Amino acid sequence: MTATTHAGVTHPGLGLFVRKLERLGPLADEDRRALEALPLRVRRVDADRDLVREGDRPSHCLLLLDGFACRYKTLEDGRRQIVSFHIAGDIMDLSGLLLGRMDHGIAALTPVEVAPVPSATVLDWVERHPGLNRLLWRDALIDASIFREWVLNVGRRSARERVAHVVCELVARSLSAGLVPDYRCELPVTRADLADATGLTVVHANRVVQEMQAEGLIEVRGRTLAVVDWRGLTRAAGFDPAYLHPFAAAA
Amino acid sequence: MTATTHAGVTHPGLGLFVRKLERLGPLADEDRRALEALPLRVRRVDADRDLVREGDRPSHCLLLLDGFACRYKTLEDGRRQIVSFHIAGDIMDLSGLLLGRMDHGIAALTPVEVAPVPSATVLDWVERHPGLNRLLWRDALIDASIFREWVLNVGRRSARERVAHVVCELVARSLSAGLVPDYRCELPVTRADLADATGLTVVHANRVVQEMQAEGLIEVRGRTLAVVDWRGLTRAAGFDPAYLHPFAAAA
DNA sequence: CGGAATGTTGACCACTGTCAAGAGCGGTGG
DNA sequence: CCACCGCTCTTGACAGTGGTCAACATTCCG
Repeated sequence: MTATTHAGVTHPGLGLFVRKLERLGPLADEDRRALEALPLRVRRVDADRDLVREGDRPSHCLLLLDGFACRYKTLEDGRRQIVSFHIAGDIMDLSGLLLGRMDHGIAALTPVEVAPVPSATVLDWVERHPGLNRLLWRDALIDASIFREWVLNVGRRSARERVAHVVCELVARSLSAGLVPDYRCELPVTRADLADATGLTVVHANRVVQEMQAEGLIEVRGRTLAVVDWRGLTRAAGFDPAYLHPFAAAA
Repeated sequence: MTATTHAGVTHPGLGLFVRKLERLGPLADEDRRALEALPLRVRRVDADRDLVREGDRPSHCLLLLDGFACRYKTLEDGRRQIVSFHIAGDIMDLSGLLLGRMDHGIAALTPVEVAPVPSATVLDWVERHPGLNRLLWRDALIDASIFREWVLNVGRRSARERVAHVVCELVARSLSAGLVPDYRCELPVTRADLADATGLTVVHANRVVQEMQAEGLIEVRGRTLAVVDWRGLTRAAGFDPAYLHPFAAAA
């Protein structure tokens, strides 16, 4: 099974999205109702499949209801770079919608549930709901801030710092979204994902992971990574969550 | 002289900004008037000075009227990464405005002229001018697209490709903004800037520049770089302007 | 004219990539 | 339930791109 569609009434993922926006500023009742009125058509997709392909001209954007996804870009010869991770509650391709053409692909890292949000709905949010417009602006600008941090990460940090930083970000975001109970959570990233996110090779990404495991910072569990020593990890990464903006809790 | 302020009526830089937005979609007369009504207070700043500092809580955002600027981030120990370049006609820190806190700095690469746009004005554009809102959304999303390309650039391209790519982008953007007559234009980037934009050291960035000059792709002229062989340069970079979105002319 | 910042070059080094082989794991079918 | 197959992960040996250090040449300005 690659993708099933079934009519849904409401989905906890929608609540995550609403709460995410609420963390960015006050949400009027009327605006909340507009969001909750969204008719959810849930699509399930297996891990490692594309949700959207580079070059697509999407007619809707995707709300990630459950699971993990990433955006990536590739070069002619196959070199691949993950440019961001996404967790439940994220909307993922406003850009494709307003710019017409996807300049990157989106792939599922785990089995995911996504809901397509029609173009018209997004435009309605942005043009007829100033409150939502404002919150979506903030969301998009935070997205951009994260990209900037990634440019820094990949451009100026060592392999070790990069890996640690990517892990820290994912944990901090999951935590602030309320998706996990504490820092000792599991992350569904393979070595290959880690390599593509950090601009390293799989082999070297793995060396770093082994080393950090030996030091007791993280623990490898199959396709999964768990944080063991959060403080140590943030120190190894030079992680400062300020770039995530919504007063990201961390310590 | 570090920064002078003088009341201006109108400035060609404002026209560049308006034309930039027009390239992103139709601009209603009323919206154009709203833009042109902007009371310009021009501020001149020398090369290599900060326009905005990381951590600032800006009360206005900056319209770059003339010259070149960049946004950058730094690590504790001083490692520095340029995350984008800006040319006349760009607005540069919507993010600081809507998010409250600058997660990056902005510096002048050449002597520049900037105009502070008050927070209230930007909010007016975004909340009371749906047409402008739409165009500014596109502009912000293109910004984000460029960041993604930079993550790819720094993460997966070789030193040579990176340098070439950064140069190609700057030329393509200058050209599409009508700032330069053709591809054989001058770019005001020092080796240090190039290094910080590509995640290389000054020494290695310089090696690459020398090599590309020897091959007749570019020409070094003091603090300045000029493109000699555009096609060759785009080939060396693997440059595809699709990520710049507004049907960026190139060939 | 002089001093400082920037650019240039060379020698050497190391972080990360490449290649390759083997181990572990999970899924599938007999 | 077991055997097999394919993927991902691991590890080691070796290579190379790009970093470091250091000296010297320029250019830019005051």
